[in-house]
Amino acid sequence: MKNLLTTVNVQVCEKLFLKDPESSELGKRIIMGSIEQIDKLGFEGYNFRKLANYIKTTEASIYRYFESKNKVLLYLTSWYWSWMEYHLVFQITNVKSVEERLKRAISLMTSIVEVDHINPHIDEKSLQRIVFSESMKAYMNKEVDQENKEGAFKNYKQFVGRVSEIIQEASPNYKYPHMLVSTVIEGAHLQHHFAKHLPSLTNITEEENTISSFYLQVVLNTINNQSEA
Amino acid sequence: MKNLLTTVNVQVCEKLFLKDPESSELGKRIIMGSIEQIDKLGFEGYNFRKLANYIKTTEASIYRYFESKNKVLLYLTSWYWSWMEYHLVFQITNVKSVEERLKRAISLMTSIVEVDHINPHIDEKSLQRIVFSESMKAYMNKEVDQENKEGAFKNYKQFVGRVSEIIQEASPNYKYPHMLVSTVIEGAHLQHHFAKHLPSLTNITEEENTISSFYLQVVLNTINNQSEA
DNA sequence: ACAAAAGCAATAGTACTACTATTGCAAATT
DNA sequence: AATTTGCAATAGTAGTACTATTGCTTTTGT
Repeated sequence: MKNLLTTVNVQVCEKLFLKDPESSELGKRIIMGSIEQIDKLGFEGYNFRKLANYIKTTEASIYRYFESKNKVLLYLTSWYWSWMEYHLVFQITNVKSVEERLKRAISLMTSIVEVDHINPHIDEKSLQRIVFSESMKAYMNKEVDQENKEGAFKNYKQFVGRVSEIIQEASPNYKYPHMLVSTVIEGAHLQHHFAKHLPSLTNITEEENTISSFYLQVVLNTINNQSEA
Repeated sequence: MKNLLTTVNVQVCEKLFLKDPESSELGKRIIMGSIEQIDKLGFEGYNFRKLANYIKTTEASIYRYFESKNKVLLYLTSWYWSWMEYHLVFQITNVKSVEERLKRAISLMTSIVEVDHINPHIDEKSLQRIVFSESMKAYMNKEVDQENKEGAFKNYKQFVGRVSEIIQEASPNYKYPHMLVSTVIEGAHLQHHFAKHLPSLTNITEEENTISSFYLQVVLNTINNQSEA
């Protein structure tokens, strides 16, 4: 397993881009600039003209790398989930207690990330804000089936699958591990958003990590006590 | 309470429209046509030109009623939550057992609606599909604070508040009722979407009401067993 | 070493979407 | 009967997503 850690790297499906943005300077500027602009303007406010101006290139050059701005969002979210899986594997390796592994996974899914600079052109905190606020737009649309065929959600599904395995190990009879994991992930994203903009839909208190505590309690009680279904 | 039932009607904040669509034939056609078009084309594919053509009027006439297509979405979701509150009140009135009231509320939040035609120009099943798939786009954007000030989410917050009160009654010490309710609502919407398009993120089985059973179990175990937080 | 080929970004566009300014007509009011 | 008010229709503009073509630079084969 340890060997994996050094070799596993962030891998994004090739169908999401026309030319790999990791393969050139301009490509990296497109990624870095897109993260900054989407974070600042929102996905609706972000477009290739503003981006081109921002990173001092042209729209047409950007279209050499990405077919559309939607593909950029899919690329960024895939990158995020690949990076998250890397962290998950790293954090649970050599931890024998399944409860502890589960707690770490929930914490990872529900907390604000710590920055590490695996790739210097990616600001992980900005990227996480984008995933929290914009990623659902990547699959809540009429193109979802086509995008799914092209592997756009492979990394996300793989991450959900890994956490589901931990749940299955912790509670072998539990019937809905994938539903529980996707509920926690998307719920946590939403709660972070509500905490900022619609606080009456949450119960955020003074204490740190309210969201993590909440979901930790939800998961542990749900899988350990299936009598009331 | 019974008296409320006959008088409470679907009430949408006046700031969401320029002219009340209930006040004229054209207004009702705008609502009916918007529901059909958004359901069919998705919110991105929906626009006022197609709508105008569809309901045999002009774009400019539609702009007399709604400032933008975003406001139409806000209007429709507000209408939905107002209508849902009406149903909630109706279903829990005179039910003494708090467990039973909570079960009915969870069922209401997580199931496909039964059609009733309170307003003949609104197809509730289509509207629910829209709320499931598109409503999050109404608050996951940079205008959320402004829209919130204008009361765009009042009906939603009020519905969440009502269900939270039931939870508080069922479990007076539980600390996160609003988080739990918004998690269930948005989670259920997402699971319905995943069931259709990304089934590997769910565990939908042959049995009916998997989603309702799942969230019922989550809620009951979470509020009755707070030891593990 | 040098010509051919391939890959790159820049320019200049098109098609379409969201939204607005203005006008003419009809109903209501005085 | 004249004036006001409210309605929808016409004809636009600004801005967004995306494309076709060109010219320059780097790589490749002999």
